[in-house]
Amino acid sequence: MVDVNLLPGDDDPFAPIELIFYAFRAFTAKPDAILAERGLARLHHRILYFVARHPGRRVSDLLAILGVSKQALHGPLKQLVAMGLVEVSPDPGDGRARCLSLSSEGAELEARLSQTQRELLERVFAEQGEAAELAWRKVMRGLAGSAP
Amino acid sequence: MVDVNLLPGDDDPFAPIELIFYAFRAFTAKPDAILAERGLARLHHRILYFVARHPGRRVSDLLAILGVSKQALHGPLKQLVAMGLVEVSPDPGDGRARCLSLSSEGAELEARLSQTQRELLERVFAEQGEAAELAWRKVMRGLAGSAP
DNA sequence: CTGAAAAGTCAATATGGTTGACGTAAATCT
DNA sequence: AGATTTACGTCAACCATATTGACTTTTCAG
Repeated sequence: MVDVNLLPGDDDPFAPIELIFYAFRAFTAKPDAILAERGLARLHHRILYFVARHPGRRVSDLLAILGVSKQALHGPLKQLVAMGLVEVSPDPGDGRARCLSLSSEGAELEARLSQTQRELLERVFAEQGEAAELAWRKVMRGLAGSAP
Repeated sequence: MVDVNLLPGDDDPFAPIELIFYAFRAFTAKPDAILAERGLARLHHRILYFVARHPGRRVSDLLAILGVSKQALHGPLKQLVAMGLVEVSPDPGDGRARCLSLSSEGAELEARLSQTQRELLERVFAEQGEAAELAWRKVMRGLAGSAP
């Protein structure tokens, strides 16, 4: 657990920088732990997450959105396929392309991972109220929109 | 630049998970680029940031808050000291401990790095209003408070 | 004086990423 | 039809960053 005394207060102009760091850590901690039990890492999570949200998309789409080299993707993706979590099928329109989808076990694991994150968010949103949730989203969208 | 069409909308219950990911990326991109020019990485940034905010703290404090092994810290810290960005002085009370502080050049670099992050935040806060800023902080503190 | 603590350092190792080169199958162009 | 391009897979070399383990020096505390 983080030493709360080292967290910045509302009056601290530097605070948001630390807040983002700690929030991100808190947010990834539980899924990381679940993944680690099966020898998986954060990239596996991102693959599962992307495939869950965009079933039927191609490997190249995954590559583009993850921003890694195909060699870096290859290992983890192969692993997930070998584990039966991700399924690969040729694109009916273009035989070169491979379309990705989750098996039922893959969907189950993905749901477990995302669930822990949604629970954390829901708890905080419930504490702070719906207006805070909407404001938070707006700010986060503003930040995300200037992503490189 | 991230494909904005792949960013989630306000109606998307999964959205916050992606928002955090992209916001974090956007947030670290510029400092990372500045650091890369001098052959430095994110850990150097965290060191500079911590030392800037907690001048005079010991190496062990830095170790504890960064959550890395002392061997992992050793290289980057040594580098920063060699570059004249971080200064080391023995603790007046305990001769074993080394206290860390920034040189003026170190403070300058740290300010530049943090500045880009504050600018990004200020821009978004200015767009969304002060109420949104306060709400955002509350939510982020809620998340950060459950950090492991 | 002895033992414990703070810090520095070397070494071996693991992981996760990179780029480069190459192969294969399928689509597309001329 | 034949040539070129695209999508994907894979091997290899490499590099950065982290780990654990072991050891040393200095200094504090009993």
